Amino acid sequence: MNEIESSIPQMRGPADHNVRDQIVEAAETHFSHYGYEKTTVSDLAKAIGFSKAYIYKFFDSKQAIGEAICSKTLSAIVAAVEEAVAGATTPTEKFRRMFKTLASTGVSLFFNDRKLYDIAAYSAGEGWPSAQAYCERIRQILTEVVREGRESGEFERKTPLDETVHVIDLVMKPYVNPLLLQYNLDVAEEAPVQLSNLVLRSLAP
Amino acid sequence: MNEIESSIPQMRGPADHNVRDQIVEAAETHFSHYGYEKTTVSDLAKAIGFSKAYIYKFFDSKQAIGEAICSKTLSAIVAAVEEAVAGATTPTEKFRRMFKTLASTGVSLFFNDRKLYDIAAYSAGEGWPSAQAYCERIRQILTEVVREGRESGEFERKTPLDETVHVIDLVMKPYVNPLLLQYNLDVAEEAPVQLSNLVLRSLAP
DNA sequence: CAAGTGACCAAATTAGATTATAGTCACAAC
DNA sequence: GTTGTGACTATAATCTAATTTGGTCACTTG
Repeated sequence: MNEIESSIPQMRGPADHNVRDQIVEAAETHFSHYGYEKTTVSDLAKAIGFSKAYIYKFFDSKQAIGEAICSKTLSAIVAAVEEAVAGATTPTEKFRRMFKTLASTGVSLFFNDRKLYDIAAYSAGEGWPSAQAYCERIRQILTEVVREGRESGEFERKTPLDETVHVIDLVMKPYVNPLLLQYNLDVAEEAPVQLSNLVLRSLAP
Repeated sequence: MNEIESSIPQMRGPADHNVRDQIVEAAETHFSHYGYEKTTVSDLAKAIGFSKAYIYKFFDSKQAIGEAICSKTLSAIVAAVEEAVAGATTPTEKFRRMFKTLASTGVSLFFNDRKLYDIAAYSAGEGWPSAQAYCERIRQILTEVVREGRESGEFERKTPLDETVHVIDLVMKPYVNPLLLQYNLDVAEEAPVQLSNLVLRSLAP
């Protein structure tokens, strides 16, 4: 399970420090139990047996801790997607699984870890780096799948790659972005299948 | 400009009554100036020179008035779409204009009549009949365009009509539904063009 | 110098008391 | 029967004071 340590969200002190990990760990359990807003920085401090002030030696703000947790949460989705893509042989199948996994993992997060989902949705709404990095990573994976499909002759090559990826990104957006996904829960299981068909038809050479 | 008098949202008294129209008129100006929440039923009563109680002879609730205004607002979008579709010759062009008009009218509502937009968004979020009827009407128009395209041989005919319409509906949803549109404002002008291309490619016979 | 904290402040949040509002009803005027 | 209302209630919105909370900093301790 690889983290999104991307873009180094505001943090202080040594990057690898036992206490930093303790904070993140405590934050993960507290946030998922009581939610981001209901847990105070003092709660986290108490949980690891330090003073509140010490927390701020490692994180710039409470939001920075939130972003760290958000990154962890979203990187779990990314990991699931990467696994799904790796488990498929053809680019067509990779795309199908990518889209389906993306949506179903998101839905599952919504129902099984609502509090963490809410952080992700808020993060996406506020344009936090953690959410941006996530979207960017999804786009990278998509780009790789499309490129592979082009190279294997499965997908058309006339349209510029960026353009193709961008429009597919638009199609997937309502199921990728946690802020939007919550409004599409009713179709989130079936839509990826149908939309994959549509996209793949448009991708035919 | 044809109203969506559909599904008869909760109302009382004679359907066509001068006072009813006065209420709707007052509500339209008040809601668009001060917003739905900030205007009270008493405000509307005062505006038309009757008592608050009399309002309830014509509408079941404040929400019913809100739905009436929402229907009017959304039917303006429908009218714009119908006009755009009527102004095009080929089904392909009809679809392009339909999608583009839908999005740009919605965006324009957001920026020029924010208070009314908010009612529409709220309506969509709560699943009010006014918003449902709107979505249903859009789907009808889309169905007609697709059917015409199939009959003229411009679009493929293998896939069941319902299925095709449903998946295109999914693609347009983020720009049709006011609740979702507000999160897609940044791409709402360009996306319809690109997504139309994608949809039309997938619709090729 | 590295690890750690209590005391402090401004801004946000809560809780509780108060007011405003949606909605009803019995009743009057015509 | 139709048109219309003032008086009423329960609930939701709003205001205010008191409390919490995010965040900083000077200061120990080893």
